[in-house]
Amino acid sequence: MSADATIGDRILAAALARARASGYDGFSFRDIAADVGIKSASVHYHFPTKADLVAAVMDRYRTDFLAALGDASRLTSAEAVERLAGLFRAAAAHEQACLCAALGVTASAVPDQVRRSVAAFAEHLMIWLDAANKEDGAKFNSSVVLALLEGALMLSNLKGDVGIFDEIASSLHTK
Amino acid sequence: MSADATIGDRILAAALARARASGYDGFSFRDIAADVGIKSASVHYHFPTKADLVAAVMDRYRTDFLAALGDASRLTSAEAVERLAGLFRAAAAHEQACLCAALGVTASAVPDQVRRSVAAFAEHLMIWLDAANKEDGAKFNSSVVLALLEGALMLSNLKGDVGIFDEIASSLHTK
DNA sequence: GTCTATAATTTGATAGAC
DNA sequence: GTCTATCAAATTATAGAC
Repeated sequence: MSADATIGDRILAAALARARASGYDGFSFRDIAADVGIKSASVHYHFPTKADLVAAVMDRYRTDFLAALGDASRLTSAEAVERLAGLFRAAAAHEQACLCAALGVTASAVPDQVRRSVAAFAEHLMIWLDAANKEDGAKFNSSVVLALLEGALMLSNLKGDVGIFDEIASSLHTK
Repeated sequence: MSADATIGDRILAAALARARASGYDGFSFRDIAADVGIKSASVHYHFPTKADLVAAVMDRYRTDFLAALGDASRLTSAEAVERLAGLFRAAAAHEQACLCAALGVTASAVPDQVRRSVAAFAEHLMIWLDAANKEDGAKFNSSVVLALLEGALMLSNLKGDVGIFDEIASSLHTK
């Protein structure tokens, strides 16, 4: 986030950090307002409801995540897995959850708008993996890779030890 | 839960269902009270604070889960993985989250008492897996198995399709 | 042990001034 | 676009009657 990010951007960034740490019900409009340095009524001006806000956060998270992954078709299967695992490892190193997991574990309890956005993230990540997978034969199952990384990040953060993530993720090398 | 379960048992059962569906911040003492048919002040009589209640729920979840798994030393590695996967699949079939994941993704945001109880669940499950693993050589890494099942359950519930769980879990057969 | 009542705070959301 | 002010409801938790 650049220094002259718009207020909308700064709200999304604050909400992202809060939602990753605490889930859908774990933060308030006033929390976000305080983080950004405005009042909660101003947050409502940009995002009328909490469902609007969190769905927008998830949409941006997906876009940014896919941008960081880059073009899958230029990668081998092993390189794609390696790159995806790298992004998850960075989260583990900062003891941050994946937003997909933070919202996805309570999928039945969040507004439909949010649930659809979370499901789209998982869907797009598997599409990205499959795009790389086509190039050199079906070396792995994309849903298996994603499940392993989501589980590894959760357990790593729970224990507070990125070594747990590394131990689990290393199994991806010998699949 | 039997028909003549104590009030404490019924509170724990209601809180378990709520916490699995919505996470730590997604339910209230009044929700639990309404589920059980009492008043919120009575819930506080049995469990003074929310941290007390949720930690007790997690402790019982661990105990019940390990009881359902049974004696690990009588199982081969493959049988142990199969049995553990079966319990996770039952949750997926009912679109229920694992309480470990529901509370673990927000590990940094729950009271320490709760976080420790959640971490103990993961720890004991890996110990159980390792107990079976000793009998016939190190066939698998217990943290890899647990991470895969936690991720598979989350993604399966997110999509609302137990077939997702089965697809991911089938990778455990050919490890 | 369960209740009524309530305290003290927080929640998502809105009205209207500037 | 941001603010003050406010609403109606919900939150965790406690005091005290029964």
